[in-house]
Amino acid sequence: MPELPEVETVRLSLERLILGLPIKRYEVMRDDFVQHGLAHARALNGAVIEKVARRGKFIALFTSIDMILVHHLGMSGRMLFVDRSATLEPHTHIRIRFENQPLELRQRDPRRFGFCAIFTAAEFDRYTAWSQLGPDALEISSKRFHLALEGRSAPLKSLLLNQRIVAGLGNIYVDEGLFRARLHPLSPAGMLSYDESKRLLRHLKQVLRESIAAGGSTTNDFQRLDGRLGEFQHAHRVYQKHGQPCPRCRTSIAKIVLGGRGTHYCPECQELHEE
DNA sequence: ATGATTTCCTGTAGGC
DNA sequence: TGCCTACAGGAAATCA
Repeated sequence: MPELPEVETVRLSLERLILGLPIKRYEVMRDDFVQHGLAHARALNGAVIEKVARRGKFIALFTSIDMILVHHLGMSGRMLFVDRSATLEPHTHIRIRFENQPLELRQRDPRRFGFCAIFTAAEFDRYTAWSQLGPDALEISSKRFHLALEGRSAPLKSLLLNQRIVAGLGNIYVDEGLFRARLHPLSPAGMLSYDESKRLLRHLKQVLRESIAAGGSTTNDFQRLDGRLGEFQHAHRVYQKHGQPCPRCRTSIAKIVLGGRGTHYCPECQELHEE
């Protein structure tokens, strides 16, 4: 499940591989995978990729014409940069071919929770999924972070997963960050002191940075553009480690369901804030 | 406005 | 061993 570190891993590769390349053909293999702007696809010929941006888990490719490409990897999404003649794997929904370039960019997504979208600049300005995103988890200040949690009664984990509060965190890194900060996922978010929210943000940013350095986590599907897997799954301390001993105190890691998400934590190290 | 719940989708882990 | 069910979850929609 691509979260901020996996998406950033993809962004870094895209920047290295397709920046400056003119699009030769934007091929849609499955129309309903295009969330917006299907009709713009043909207008992309000749557009040069000028900027590869990321906000939260969204990637935006800004081009030399009045067109912006948005990609989201959802749960099982993968971007691959492979030879045009390479076997077309199942669930490949988008192929982007470039001028004078034997490799093409493909987006695969068996579960189709991901999508792509094509916007003019004016349309992009009205794209609320992007504009209403909170600050990126790596960028947000501790002051603003604390303000976002203040007065909220929802479980800490639920707010951290809310992309309008802070963008980029998903199930893996919320569980890992809460464990490192020794905070309970069910604690009401508003009960954190400033010191606690500062500590939490510091650990969240730290685990995100470590994962980016490791090329992200491959739990099921994630691949890098060249097909390599991420390495950070080996450094997970609680995510999907239920029943195993806590690396800090040896207590058995617990698993509960919170908002439909598997939630892993140490019942000993991560104390619940009482009302 | 907030918080909780449901929906989408398919590969596969795990149980019998 | 092999089949079948249940589970995995990001984000938008829906409901209280």
